Amino acid sequence: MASRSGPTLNMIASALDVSVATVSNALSGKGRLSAELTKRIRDKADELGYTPSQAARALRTGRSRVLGLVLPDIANPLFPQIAQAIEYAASTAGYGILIADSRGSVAMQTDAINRLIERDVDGILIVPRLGTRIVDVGRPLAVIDSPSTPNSTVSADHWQGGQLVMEHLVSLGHRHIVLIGNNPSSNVQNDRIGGMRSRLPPGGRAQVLWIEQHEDICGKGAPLQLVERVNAGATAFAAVSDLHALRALTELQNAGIPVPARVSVTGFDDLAWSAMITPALTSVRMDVASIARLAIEALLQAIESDPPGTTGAVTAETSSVPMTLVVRQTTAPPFVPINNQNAPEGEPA
Amino acid sequence: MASRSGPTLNMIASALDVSVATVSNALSGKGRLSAELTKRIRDKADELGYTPSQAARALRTGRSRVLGLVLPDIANPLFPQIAQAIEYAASTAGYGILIADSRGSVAMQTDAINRLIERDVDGILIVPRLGTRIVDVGRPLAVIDSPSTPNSTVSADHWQGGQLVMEHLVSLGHRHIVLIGNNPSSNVQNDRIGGMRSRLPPGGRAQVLWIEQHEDICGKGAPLQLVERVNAGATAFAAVSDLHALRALTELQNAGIPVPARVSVTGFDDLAWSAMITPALTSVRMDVASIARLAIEALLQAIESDPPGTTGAVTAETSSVPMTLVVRQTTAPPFVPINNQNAPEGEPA
DNA sequence: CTGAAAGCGCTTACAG
DNA sequence: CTGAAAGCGCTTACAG
Repeated sequence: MASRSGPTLNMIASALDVSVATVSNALSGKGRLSAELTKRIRDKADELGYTPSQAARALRTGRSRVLGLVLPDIANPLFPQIAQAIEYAASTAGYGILIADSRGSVAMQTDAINRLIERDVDGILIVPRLGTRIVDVGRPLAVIDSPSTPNSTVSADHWQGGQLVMEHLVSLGHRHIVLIGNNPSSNVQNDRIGGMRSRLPPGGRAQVLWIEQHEDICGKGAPLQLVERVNAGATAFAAVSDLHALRALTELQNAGIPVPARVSVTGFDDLAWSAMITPALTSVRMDVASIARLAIEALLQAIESDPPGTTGAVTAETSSVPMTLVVRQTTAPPFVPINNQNAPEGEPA
Repeated sequence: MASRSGPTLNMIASALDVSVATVSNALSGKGRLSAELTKRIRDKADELGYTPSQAARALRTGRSRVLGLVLPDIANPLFPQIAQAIEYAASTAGYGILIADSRGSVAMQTDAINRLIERDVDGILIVPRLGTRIVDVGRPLAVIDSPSTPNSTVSADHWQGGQLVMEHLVSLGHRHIVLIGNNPSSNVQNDRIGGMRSRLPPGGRAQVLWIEQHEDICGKGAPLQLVERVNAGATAFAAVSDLHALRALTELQNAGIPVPARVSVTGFDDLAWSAMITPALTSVRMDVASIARLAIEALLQAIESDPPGTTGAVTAETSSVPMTLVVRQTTAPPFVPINNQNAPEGEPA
């Protein structure tokens, strides 16, 4: 009953009058066969367009060669980048990616994980919901978040990214900077803000403006009252995300404050539209390809070292990947006494 | 070798001294067993935390209960919404979603499809790349694009969405409108533009501004020269995507043209940040949940009617789902003689 | 109403 | 160097 569409090992075997075991070995390169037979078998397999049955292989080996990817509220526009990079890294390694969305709540995150496990994934990649600590899912696990997250496996070095931003703003001459975030309990945001602060020169001011706290990253709502900040002397707005930067930018422009002539705006994550708007946003990019590759590597290692059927341990080593600054606004603050427009080295105070 | 982590039918069977066949029947409700035995078996299964082996089931039945989702260049921010809705609809129906990204080229789209087929997906959902016509992938297929796309299965009614936008602008008193798109060969964009045009009253002007054509939806590049259009009398900019609307909005603001006091800007797709910027964007939303549900339904029907192993036919019936207008800018054009601010019914010309 | 048996397609010791 | 055989966990006729 219920036969497959494609040819099977059996069909190759009988076409060549050899055993299935021999065909299997030839294709996998495991038993040592004569080079001649191996070639004949491989040619026949190609000719027939043989594809191994994942189901049979999985049943036999106890491994599905499928990984689960659990993402938090998908409203976060970073999702596509990560999903794309993970899918690429996984398929390069011969694995498929089953997605599961944990939108809404921590409970749904648990559901998502369970759904994946029921589908026999070999391991799970997760970008955890805020404040969640994923401990043991009974399967090898890789956590992608921030270096500050307990048992994180891989992440961007958000702190260092923050340093890049502040160094850049300071080199332009900015000394009074408003940092914008929306969630004081997000490790990612705190790392970015911490990094920025750590590079503020003596005498500089950097106050954090926490916009209203929403579960999802894009809080709608009351204006941020940025004009007051400008009047108070702020010359730069450094947001922890391009989303917040966009919100700040449009609000400033709407209030008639020219950007970047009067104030600069920077963000994080270099989202799809960041280069496209006017003015384009200076931003900091994570190396999603490397993060994905490292996450997959760590996960596969955990999978391959644990015998199937074992309750896999959480992978232990944490690595953090440097971020890159993408400069698109290079205007110096207008009222700081500096000599030239382009990034003076000195400290004009 | 390579046993599973969880309990098997066999373990339940021997714990209860019945046969595996009986356990299988009890759990699936297929053979008719005594209510009493059925209950005992189910309780035992729950107690042991039984999860069926997908691999074994797939091998036996010839169905993996996994669907593939192929997405075009993921730079399109609509992706998360769709992926989320599809994943939800699929998991409700007991299916998993394996993702494959066709970023870059048509060749990669083919690769993506092949990767999914090699993983034995039961069917494929695809948002095709521009200009691609997916004909036969040897597996049931559902195409999500525009009603104008040949063999589309489900899509939003982009034409009707365009009508909503134009009706709204016209009701506010706008008569000179610039339509913004970036790809004249996109069915989606053409439908939206066609719909908008179809509702332009006699005497109204609606010229299309095609911004430079990129594979990906967010073309960076030269300014759009919108100020000239404003000087020429345009009072509204209606883009085929929030992305283009954002680009227009920031460019106008940057040029010192107040939005929406002087001109209005509308988009499409109601992206995450559309409500958050200043001013918020009037937009048109697709009902992704319904689209996903219909796509999954059509696909599952095709899967269930074709015996496994058959080259599944492309599903035939096309349905299109109405879009919804989300009004966020209600300012009438300043120099059109109208009586009140809020959407006069007459035609002030 | 319940069970014995075959078989889905593969891989892996093991024997020849 | 190659093959016969067992078995992964399930489902489905079929027999009792």
